[in-house]
Amino acid sequence: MCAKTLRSVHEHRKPASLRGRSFKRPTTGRFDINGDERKFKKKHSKANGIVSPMPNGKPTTSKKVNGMVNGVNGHAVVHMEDEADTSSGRGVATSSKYAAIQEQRANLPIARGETHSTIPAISIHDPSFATIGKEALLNEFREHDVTVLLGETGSGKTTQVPQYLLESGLAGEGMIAVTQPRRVAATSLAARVAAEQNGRVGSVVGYSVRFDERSSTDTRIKYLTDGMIFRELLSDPLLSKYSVVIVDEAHERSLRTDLLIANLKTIQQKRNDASQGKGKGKEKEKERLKIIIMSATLDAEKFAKFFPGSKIIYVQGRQHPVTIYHSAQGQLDYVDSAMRTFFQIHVDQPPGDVLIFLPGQEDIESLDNSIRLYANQLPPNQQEVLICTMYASQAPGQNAKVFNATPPNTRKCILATNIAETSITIPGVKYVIDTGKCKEKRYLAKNTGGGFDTLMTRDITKSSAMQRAGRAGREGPGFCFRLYTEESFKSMALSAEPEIMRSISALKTLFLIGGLDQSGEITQLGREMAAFPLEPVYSRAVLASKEYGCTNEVLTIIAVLSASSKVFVDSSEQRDAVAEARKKFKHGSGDHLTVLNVVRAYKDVALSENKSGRREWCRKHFLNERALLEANDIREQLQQTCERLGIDWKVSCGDGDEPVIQSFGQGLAMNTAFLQPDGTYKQTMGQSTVKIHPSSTLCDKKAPTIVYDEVVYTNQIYARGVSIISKSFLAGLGALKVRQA
DNA sequence: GAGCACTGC
Repeated sequence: MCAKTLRSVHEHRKPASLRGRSFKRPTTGRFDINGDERKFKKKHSKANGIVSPMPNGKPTTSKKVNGMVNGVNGHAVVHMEDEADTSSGRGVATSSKYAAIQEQRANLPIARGETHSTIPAISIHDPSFATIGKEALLNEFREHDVTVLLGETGSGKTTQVPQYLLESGLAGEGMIAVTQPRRVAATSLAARVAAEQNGRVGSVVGYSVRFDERSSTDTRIKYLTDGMIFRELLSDPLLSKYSVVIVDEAHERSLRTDLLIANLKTIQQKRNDASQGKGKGKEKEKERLKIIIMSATLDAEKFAKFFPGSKIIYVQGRQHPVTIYHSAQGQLDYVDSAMRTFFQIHVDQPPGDVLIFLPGQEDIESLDNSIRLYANQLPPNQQEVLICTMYASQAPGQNAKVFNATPPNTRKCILATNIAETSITIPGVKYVIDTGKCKEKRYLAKNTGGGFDTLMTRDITKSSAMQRAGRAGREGPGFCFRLYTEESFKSMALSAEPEIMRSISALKTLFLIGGLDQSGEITQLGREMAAFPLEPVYSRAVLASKEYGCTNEVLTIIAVLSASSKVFVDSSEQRDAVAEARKKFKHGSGDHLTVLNVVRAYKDVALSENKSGRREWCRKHFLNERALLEANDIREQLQQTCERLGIDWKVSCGDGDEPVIQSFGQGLAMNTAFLQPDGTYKQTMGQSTVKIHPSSTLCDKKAPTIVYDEVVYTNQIYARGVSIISKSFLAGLGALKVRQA
């Protein structure tokens, strides 16, 4: 019976080729899953370090990866980077605490001279590294305008290098900027470094992220998000208040980091040219700009090539050894394989939590069910299994459960998406199971039959696989089980294709909505659009709302759509209750005004209820309060932008829906479609046929003409965030269609 | 009638 139930769990999974696979229920007390297909090839059983791929494809073991074993003399491991303790930095440390912090600083690999230097364009894996210490590192910074600093997690480079530059006087009179791709990293790093400087955040060490800035005239080291430094570029194109700009996490190749690096090159040339012409000595130094690119070990030479004359320096990390196993044969059904591997660990291996990487929610739920089913049949003397799931659209409270301490005699099993790869560090993990899969959003070009975003399961990259394995070695020696062969690993791409290479399809949209003219120059409308911290299509909708007299409503809706997390929370267990709760907010015109109804209802509740009452109301209605609060912040920021541009944001259309939707139509002109006899929709500007996503309030409503926020191709091509738009509005787009042609 | 990785202003 159980086998049947399990099969049915898997039956609905894709791909279809996997259907019908069954799992034999164990007949003995011992859960023997060590069948033929489940033999792992163990690599370097006595290895002292991660098996790292060489550029030439030969795996090697790197012994020095292991900082603890090399002797940190019993000091607790201090993770100096993304997990820096935020709370410790809020106040001024006591003198004994300060002394302890300084001792920790001195013991970091970067301070102890575990750095290597090599000449540019030579592989960083070259064995002929010279070991240099802090002073030598500073000399390299002094002698080179651009330094590429490679370092593994835990090396302390992000916290220490800015302080070295400050303490040595190398930064001169100017400030040191350290850019980060994520907000939490910027704020927690500033807290940590402020504590190391025995000061408060906002004095010598500060940060700047959206909605939150802590800096003053005293501030010399500033951690900021790459988005914020772009805002600063608008008012100070040469970044003149900074003498050093450090770009951290450059290997992630985010759109903004890439653009920032490109801009920095130009800025440096301009500033260094200017400094040649005038002044001497100190004055000259003040003008010059130093750039430090910090990156994980892959991709270094690309950055070095981009900056001729730059220097590559390598810093050891502090990571415990992780033994990596590859599956002997390829696995067709990675969910099934993950389950077998989990129980193999659970039965045979010493205590320690297990982290399983899966591509998405659907697989997580499926594996959750399977493990639950079989965990109940384990003999009573076995440890309990506690399953935690973690993915972006899950309620925040549910996600937070992974941080709870594991109860006694229990093994925690965490089923997570990429969310656990970089953003979040989960304590207690000793074993990692890596399915080798992830989901990636990718723009499918028109000439290949697309013209829209796709979200597909695909193989991860080598650098992703390394990152996942590393998650097992944060607190002690760990193990990583890869559900793919070593050959598959070798054939993986080195690292993700830079975002800039797979996302930009925006030029035509900008032209269509009037942000650019025919020669590609920015228009007056485009300039106003750029003032808003929004996607251009939504900036356009705000500007249109001025004409339609509904700025108030449009700002509210856009603020919610722009929040980082979704307002509607998923719960597969309470599906009916979710549907029932959604009904209350439903607006006949579609999803945009439904969002407005949610915000209005929340505001009503906020008038009569206290904090816990509001929270309870959100929980009951399956709404994410954090998203609503963030939307409120965004709304206030948008109001300020409106005021700067002389737009009256108080103008309201009351209960009217038509003006609101038409405002969106101006921005989302590309995303309009009309009903065809077979019930699908044909795009007005594009050849594709789309369906309304089942999560939409308009699903199955057969609205004649629609406007939507986005198209995503999963199993079918779906339009999401859909509202009914008038036929006459669509007819009015005829002129745009001509422009498009 | 299906299910959605991660960021940023």
